[in-house]
Amino acid sequence: MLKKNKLTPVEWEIMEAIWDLSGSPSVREVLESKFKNGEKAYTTIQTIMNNLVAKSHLTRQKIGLVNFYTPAKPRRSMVKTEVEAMINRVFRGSAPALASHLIDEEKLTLAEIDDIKILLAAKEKQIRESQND
Amino acid sequence: MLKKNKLTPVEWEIMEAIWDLSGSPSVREVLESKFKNGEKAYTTIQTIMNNLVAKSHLTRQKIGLVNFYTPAKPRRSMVKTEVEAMINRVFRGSAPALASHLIDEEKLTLAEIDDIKILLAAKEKQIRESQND
DNA sequence: GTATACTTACTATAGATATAGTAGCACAAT
DNA sequence: ATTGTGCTACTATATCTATAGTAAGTATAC
Repeated sequence: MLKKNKLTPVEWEIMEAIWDLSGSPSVREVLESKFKNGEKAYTTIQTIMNNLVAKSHLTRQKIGLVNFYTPAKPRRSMVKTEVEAMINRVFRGSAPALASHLIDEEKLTLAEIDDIKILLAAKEKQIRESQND
Repeated sequence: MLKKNKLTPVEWEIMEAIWDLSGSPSVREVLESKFKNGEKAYTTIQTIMNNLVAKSHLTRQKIGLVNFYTPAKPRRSMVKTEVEAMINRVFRGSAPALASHLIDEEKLTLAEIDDIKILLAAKEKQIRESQND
């Protein structure tokens, strides 16, 4: 009985494949899309996907012989959970601490900085407007 | 033989305690500082710390009877590794993608946005200056 | 209509994680 | 010197992770 609901690295890999296929793929479709060259065995993918069902990250529907798997939540929402787990674990719960780390420690180009400034300005505007309601 | 060098959640907890104590604490000192109320057994902490030695995240020096543990790397540097692992796993290697997620999805106050803008401006200046050399 | 191919469900295993117990030694206190 | 306390080293165990094999069933192709 699996109880943890955090995704492991391999599970992320599989979930990414499924999100990319953007429907309800079968084991075979996941295999073909990301592991064409036998990086993993069919049954390995199958086991991981069934574990993901057990952890409620996928739902499964059998049509004829074949199981089709649907993500329980959109990627965006799982990413949020993941980022927040990291913020809690590593930045003592502070999102700005992570932001500041990114700016200090990770390589950013001037163009990327500009992009971020635009996003920040938009966010700021949005906050101000919602406060005026 | 432990071979992975990524920190598990519990290992992070212990490392945080050690960094906070900012010297070379013993098992007892870690226990007293973060697990006063018996959340974990003495020998559990001890095992985890010895695993961290095996993974080369701590070094260990025996003085008299007692082992003292020193972080192999500063917190800042381990955080960087961790953040980059997450960027690779979840944001396909793009730091700006994480930045943009933070701005879109995590709650930021106007004051925090201002702080980030100041950091960005400083970073921008620093990049421009290093380009002029 | 039997061999082939594909799928599922179940089982297996090596390694990692989280947690802690026990044996034995050294020191301090009587 | 015996007793208790604290520390280390070693061992133990349940659970999880990553990977994959096998048995058995359905469908397909001659």
